[in-house]
Amino acid sequence: MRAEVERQMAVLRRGAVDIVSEAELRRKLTRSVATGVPLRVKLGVDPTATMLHLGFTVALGRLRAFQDCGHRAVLIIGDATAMVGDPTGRNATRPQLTREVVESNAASYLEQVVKILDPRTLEVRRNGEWLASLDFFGMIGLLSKRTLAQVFEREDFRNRFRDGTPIHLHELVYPLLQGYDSVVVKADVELGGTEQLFNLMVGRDLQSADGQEPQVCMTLPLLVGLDGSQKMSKSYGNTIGISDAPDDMFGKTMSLPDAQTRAWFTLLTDIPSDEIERLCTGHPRDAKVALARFIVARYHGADAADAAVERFRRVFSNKEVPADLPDVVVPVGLRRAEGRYAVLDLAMLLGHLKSKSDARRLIAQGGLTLNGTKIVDPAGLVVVQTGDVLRAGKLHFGKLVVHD
RNA sequence: GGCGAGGUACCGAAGCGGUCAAACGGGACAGACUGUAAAUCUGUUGACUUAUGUCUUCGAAGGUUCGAAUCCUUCCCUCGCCA
Repeated sequence: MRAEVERQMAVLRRGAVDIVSEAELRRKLTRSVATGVPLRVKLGVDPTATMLHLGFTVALGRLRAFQDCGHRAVLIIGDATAMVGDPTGRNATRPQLTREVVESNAASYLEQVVKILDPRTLEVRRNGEWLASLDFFGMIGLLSKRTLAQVFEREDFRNRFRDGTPIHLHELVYPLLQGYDSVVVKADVELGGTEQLFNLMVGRDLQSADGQEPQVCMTLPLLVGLDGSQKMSKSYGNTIGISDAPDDMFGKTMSLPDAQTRAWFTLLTDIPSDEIERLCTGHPRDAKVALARFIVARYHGADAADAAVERFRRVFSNKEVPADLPDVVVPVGLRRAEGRYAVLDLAMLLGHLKSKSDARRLIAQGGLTLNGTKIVDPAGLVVVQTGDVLRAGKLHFGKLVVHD
């Protein structure tokens, strides 16, 4: 039994930054193993976006690890708190979301979450269930549990106050609501990113005040995004979505700065640490290939992962034209005299350019090629036929489909 | 309620009557070099049927002027100090 507890400890705390406290966690695990009663492990996600990205999966993955150790995952969909907006890690107020947006986000979250969590031991709760019915008196009761001094224990509030950035009163409530969730679901453990420590600790306090055994708080490092410096976040545009296409997912992973490879291995995979060590001391490119393959395989299966590796080698390592290009239908209406087409019009068909001026710039900079030949004149007209390959920059390809 | 400061392009920040589509920095994008890494160098970064052209942008609306991001009026918003 002792061995089982230690095994779980080792798996569960991998890469964790804070565990408040390890002794309590061990005690809870020991009791669970002895009695067969699973721990209730809480993770809250606010449905503020539609796409889950790898940053979210760090905590989800850990939640899964708890499930694999026989515990129960309690996933809180913060439909109510999403409308408050977690101020954590922000130097500005979050935009408040509308009811409808939150609802549709929540639905798409759930669809994606099951790619990671085991539905058999998953309990999904929406905090609107209890927060929506928290009346004025309940709210006052909750507010009376915290002091201003406690609010200012938090660095970002201190900084914003000092810098004169507005702090809205409803933001102060957020941690209390999150903590209240823990009371309601009787969490044994709550997971979160490092920026969540403050909020998680509030849950402990509220549980104690309620006469419950306080939850263990475990924080995991924030996953650094593709820019290699900031945390992965939609607002920084440095994400990989778990619904991204296999090739896209693979390619993006390959563009991760080397320095982050080890962190990604630790946080996103369950590859044993000595194996990670071995990979990371080899050629950085090969390590990333292994990483990218793992990630793609997790969300799209091993076959898709192998195909992605293959394609990547062909297209980027050997600079060949990929075999499975998306078709780009050239509208007949674009045809000019003598069956020719303006290169600008064609470039726009690839779909990622903001404007024709944008396309013009791309061409002026030599970023547009037709069948591998650089197009140099932004005002040029060309004859194209079905099967011609148009490429913009490194990433955007299209196979033209021309109707006569 | 009183007084003061401020709202400029993705962000930060200059500009304070014409030479401003708006300096500079960051970011982003493209090219070279590479391993779709880092670093470095170069270029681009409002839109339009590329035009020494037109149109829209400097919180909003009006006004003064041959001409306004720049001056005036009103309004909206933010921040601070005092009450």
